[in-house]
Amino acid sequence: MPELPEVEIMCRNLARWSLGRPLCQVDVVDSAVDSGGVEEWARKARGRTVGRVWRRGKYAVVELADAEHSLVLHFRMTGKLVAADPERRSSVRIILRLAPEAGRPDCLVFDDARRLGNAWALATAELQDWFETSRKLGPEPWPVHRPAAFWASQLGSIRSPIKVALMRQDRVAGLGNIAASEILWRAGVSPTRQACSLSLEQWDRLAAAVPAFITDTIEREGGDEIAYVNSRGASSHGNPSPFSVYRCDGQPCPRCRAPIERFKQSGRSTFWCAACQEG
DNA sequence: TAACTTGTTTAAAC
DNA sequence: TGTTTAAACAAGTT
Repeated sequence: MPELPEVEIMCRNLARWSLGRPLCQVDVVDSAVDSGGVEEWARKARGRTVGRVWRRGKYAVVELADAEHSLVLHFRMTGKLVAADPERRSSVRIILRLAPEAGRPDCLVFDDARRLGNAWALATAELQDWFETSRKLGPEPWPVHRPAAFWASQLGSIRSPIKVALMRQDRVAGLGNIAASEILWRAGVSPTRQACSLSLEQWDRLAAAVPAFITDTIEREGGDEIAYVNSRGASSHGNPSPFSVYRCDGQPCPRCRAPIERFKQSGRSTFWCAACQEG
């Protein structure tokens, strides 16, 4: 499930693989991925050089050095951007073919098993406004450090549980269901607490937990292909779960050994330790 | 087979 | 009006 850390990794990989290289062809294999302008952009992209690659919330942006429009990707549940042979992938949606270069892959694939992801081609100059106005994204929680006052200001008026508030993309962009549970566990705050009821000390711990979680996750999952968690809670590379509470229900809390519990909030699974996350 | 998975959008409720 | 919740949706896995 690509949340902020995974999208950050994909952007870094994409830059590492493609920055400064001309595109020799772009194939929109599945036209349903196109939420606006992508097929036309693909026709014009031939010969253009990949410029800046950056992230906003859970979106990835690919700029071209000498084109007015950029490619914007959203991965939803199963989307990912990988360096791979498209023939060996079962659910290819877009292929970026680069001019061959020694030491770097020629093919970058937007692979998306459940085909829920989206792509847009948009004027680069209007992207910031598009994210803010059209996609209604709040400010970034990372890498700039956000103090307790920021969190209190963005979320402190919300009456929903803090777990639900953390996932509000219009208040803070990029945190999803996994991040929300993990951050609250690190901060020692109960997911059931109303966001508007948190103490200054709790906002402070939350402010510290967010960059800690994001940085740790990027370090742990960084690599050529994102080590997505599968349904068993173990990563796709066969490693044990990289998370402290997410999908760890029934297992002992890494901090206090009490069993991790699971329940639903707004239709989403929440994982937490009732013993050491204060209500 | 039905339940579960996610972020987003839309509709309904508060 | 603004806020919050619920349902629907995509489609594949368990």
